[in-house]
Amino acid sequence: MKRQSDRTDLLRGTLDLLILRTLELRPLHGVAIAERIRQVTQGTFVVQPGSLFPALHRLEHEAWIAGAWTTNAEKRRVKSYRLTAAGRRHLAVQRREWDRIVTAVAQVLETG
Amino acid sequence: MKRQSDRTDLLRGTLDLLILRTLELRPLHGVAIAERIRQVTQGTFVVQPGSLFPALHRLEHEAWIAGAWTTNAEKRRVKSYRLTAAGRRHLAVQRREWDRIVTAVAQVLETG
DNA sequence: GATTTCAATATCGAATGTCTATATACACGC
DNA sequence: GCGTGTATATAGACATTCGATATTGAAATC
Repeated sequence: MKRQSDRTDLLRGTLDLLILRTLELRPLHGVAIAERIRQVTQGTFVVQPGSLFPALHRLEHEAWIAGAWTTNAEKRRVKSYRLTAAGRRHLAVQRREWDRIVTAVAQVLETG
Repeated sequence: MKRQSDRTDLLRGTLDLLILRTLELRPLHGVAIAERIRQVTQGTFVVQPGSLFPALHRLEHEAWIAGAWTTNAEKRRVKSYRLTAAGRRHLAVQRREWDRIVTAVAQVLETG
């Protein structure tokens, strides 16, 4: 994942969370997932193909998402991913974990 | 950095931010920095030596912190680190970046 | 029906950061 | 001087992300 106009990698590992959450709303194919993340974050997160596809394969391998070849509106061959039941449970775990992290960082930033 | 009872690395790269912020309050030596982070986050962040020292060297190399050998209360030889002026500026940047990330993730998690 | 075009998917190598585990340095008590 | 305990340091392994490039397949054009 890449963040607009920044290179110092303050963040890593949230990509899975973002993808799972995006698929929770509705099934999408790879490029559409990245596009939606870019739009929703107003360009803060720009997921590169080199990050996106390895992540999708990883999540599929963990059986948190399931991919199926289909065609999009333009009749192009795309691999549509949907969240599995296990993925939904994992998303809940990741959400809690993220909240925990944000809280902990806030404690460090604000305590003193 | 390691998070209590979790292995899935939802986060990476915030260690610098946490260290800089901790040193903003007052100079501390390595182990004391880790100890304070552990306490303030109530055990959520446990910084291992193998993460801590490479991070300190990295930050020192960037001239964001400056280390000086001294002795602690128990007369032990410790390397005390303080935040430099450049480090203070960098901390401000990192803080804004962190806020930006938290906002962006929240947008993904809550938009739908 | 061959070729071009284009978006979607896929892969590769490099760089980085963190982990576990182990090693070194030094002060103190004995 | 030898063990003990704490602080600092290092080594090797591993995972994730990036930039760049390759592959695939359908449609369009000729």
